[in-house]
Amino acid sequence: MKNITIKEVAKRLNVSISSVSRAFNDKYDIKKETRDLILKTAEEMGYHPNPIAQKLSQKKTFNIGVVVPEFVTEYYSNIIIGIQQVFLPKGFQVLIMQSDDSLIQELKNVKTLIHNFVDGLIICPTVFSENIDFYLNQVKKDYPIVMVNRVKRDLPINKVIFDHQKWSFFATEHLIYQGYKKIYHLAGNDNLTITKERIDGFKHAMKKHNLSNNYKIIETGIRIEDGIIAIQKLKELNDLPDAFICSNDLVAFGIINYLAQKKIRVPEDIGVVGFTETRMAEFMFPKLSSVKQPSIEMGQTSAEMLLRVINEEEVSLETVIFGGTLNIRDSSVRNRIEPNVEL
Amino acid sequence: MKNITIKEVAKRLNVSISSVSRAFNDKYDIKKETRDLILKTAEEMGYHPNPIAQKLSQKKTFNIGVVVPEFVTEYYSNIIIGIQQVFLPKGFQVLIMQSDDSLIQELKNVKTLIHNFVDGLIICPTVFSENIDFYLNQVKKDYPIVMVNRVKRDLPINKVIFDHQKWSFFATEHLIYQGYKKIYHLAGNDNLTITKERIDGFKHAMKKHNLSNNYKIIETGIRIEDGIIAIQKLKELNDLPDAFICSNDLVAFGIINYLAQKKIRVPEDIGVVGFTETRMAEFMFPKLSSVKQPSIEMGQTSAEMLLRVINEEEVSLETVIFGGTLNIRDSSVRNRIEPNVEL
DNA sequence: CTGAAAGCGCTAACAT
DNA sequence: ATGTTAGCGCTTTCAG
Repeated sequence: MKNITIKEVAKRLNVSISSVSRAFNDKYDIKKETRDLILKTAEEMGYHPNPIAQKLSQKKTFNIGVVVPEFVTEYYSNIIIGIQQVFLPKGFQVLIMQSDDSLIQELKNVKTLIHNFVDGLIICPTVFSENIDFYLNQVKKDYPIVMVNRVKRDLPINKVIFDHQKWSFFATEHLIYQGYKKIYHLAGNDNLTITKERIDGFKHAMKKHNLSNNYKIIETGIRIEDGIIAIQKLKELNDLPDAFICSNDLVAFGIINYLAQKKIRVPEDIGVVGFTETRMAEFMFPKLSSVKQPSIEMGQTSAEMLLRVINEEEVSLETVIFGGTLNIRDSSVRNRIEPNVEL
Repeated sequence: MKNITIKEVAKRLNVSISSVSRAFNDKYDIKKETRDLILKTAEEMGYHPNPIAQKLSQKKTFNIGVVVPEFVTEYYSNIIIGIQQVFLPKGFQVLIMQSDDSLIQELKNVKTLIHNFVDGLIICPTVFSENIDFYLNQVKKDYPIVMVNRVKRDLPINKVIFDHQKWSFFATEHLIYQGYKKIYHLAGNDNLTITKERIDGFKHAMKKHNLSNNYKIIETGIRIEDGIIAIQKLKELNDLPDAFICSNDLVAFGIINYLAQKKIRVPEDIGVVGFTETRMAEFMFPKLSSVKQPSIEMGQTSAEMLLRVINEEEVSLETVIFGGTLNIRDSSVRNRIEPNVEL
């Protein structure tokens, strides 16, 4: 597994190694013919510049680090895909680590990546937490960091987020337009800012339509079983609402399946809306209405932002807030005529 | 973002840089006290060895490359998780690339990784193909490669595979024991060796139970829609079987949902079994019987194998064949008494 | 336009 | 047990 080096190429052509280097970087003065000859010969010899050596002398690693809570759900996989789409063509390598939804692991990952001298970091935090202080501190030291998703709107850090409040509002209002009046919000983890934002949007919509006394907010979780547990409890208490707006599609899936077993009809008896749409939505029975987040685009945008931060001289502070799409399907439609959702 | 170097640590303590290096690698002779002092001071100064420089002088990159067809399904995400569990603690970085189910992209990815001098490669090929020749050639040049999943059993390369034939056989036999007689196999892509192996197992079971004239094998695909399209066609032809054994859980999900819409009961009228179990199986209605592959373990094993290949002097040729679990749930059970599946 | 040479931060022989 | 020094393969300044 011996590799050809710049020296060997130089020797073969009786030129200096600088010339070979120039040929490969072509930002330096070099005669066109010699460059072409060098490139051709190098090609023949199967030479490729050793990226490790390049990195050492350039003082840049051309590695960027990505930390996500997990990547077994589509959402973060898509974010990673978006990030790679931007960075790989630019010659950057993308090191991916997962925190397993653990704050401690997240901090470990970030530190590992920093010690490996990545040129920058994209962090999808597991929850809003004291880790943030560490990240802010790094930013103060000019370490390029972009955060994605679960980040407070007003945090002074470069970030890409989704407008949870607005789209929670839209989803709720959609249910109201469909004639559902008693609506329960099965919310995610209380510690998450996105949970709070969604609750705000939900309450706002209920209030706007004078249904403030007609709702409940139940901290539920984000797994299928969480949805099932929540609705079981409600059923036992004989406290089923007209409609559910769920923390995600998995929870909605749990609800729909439970209701099917109990022979309660969706959407006739109870309406259901998911969030952070997954491919499953389209294929449930009934098909699930859900809020789609442009996850790949969010990944791309965060990558472009990081690239800017890495290359820029002055410090900037950007926040990009994405909107999404409310995909109305069967699980929440019993009234075909509804005012258009204003986007 | 200036980093502290070994030199600065050395100067501060009036020792040589070799001593500092020794302290950090502690395989060299060094007095315990000086080592501790150096480590302590380094810690205070916030020094970490620059991995790029280490790599350059050690002629090893401590990077390994992983190429998967995609990672939006759980299967490959889990394989990646398993790989990381082995490599990260050993100080290796895991570079992940996806081929988007394209042979061309796969080859590109592999070449990119090789040119980046990864110490070894784990390839989950998209289909069996002419790329294989390239890989075999690399192996001949002593390039450490391990292949996972879609690989021919007898290919002379290090590999980790699943015994598709056997578990397809078990799944089929299970359906037969449940009294289903006319069984259709909705198979994956014809080009895949795993498809052929599963077909073999399927046929074998049907033959063993004298049902050789009672089956069909239909190339279907691996997405939910593929399942729906396939069953729609069968329904139009009025050619529904007693049971389906599907290429994966997504296809099975499509089948179950279609049948629900048509008010055809599962498992009473038609039985359904999936493959490569996903978390969804547990939560479908009815719950889906499926063959679980130990994907995380397969990832770990491939990583350990690669580590061995990287470190070993002599060339070895290993193949690990994994078995799985047939998780029998509701979608295929109408007869509670069934001979135990022999494992 | 090209070559020589310093240096990136570290490891590992080789001295002492 | 510790220091000196020659690389690792490349980029980039400086001479010419």
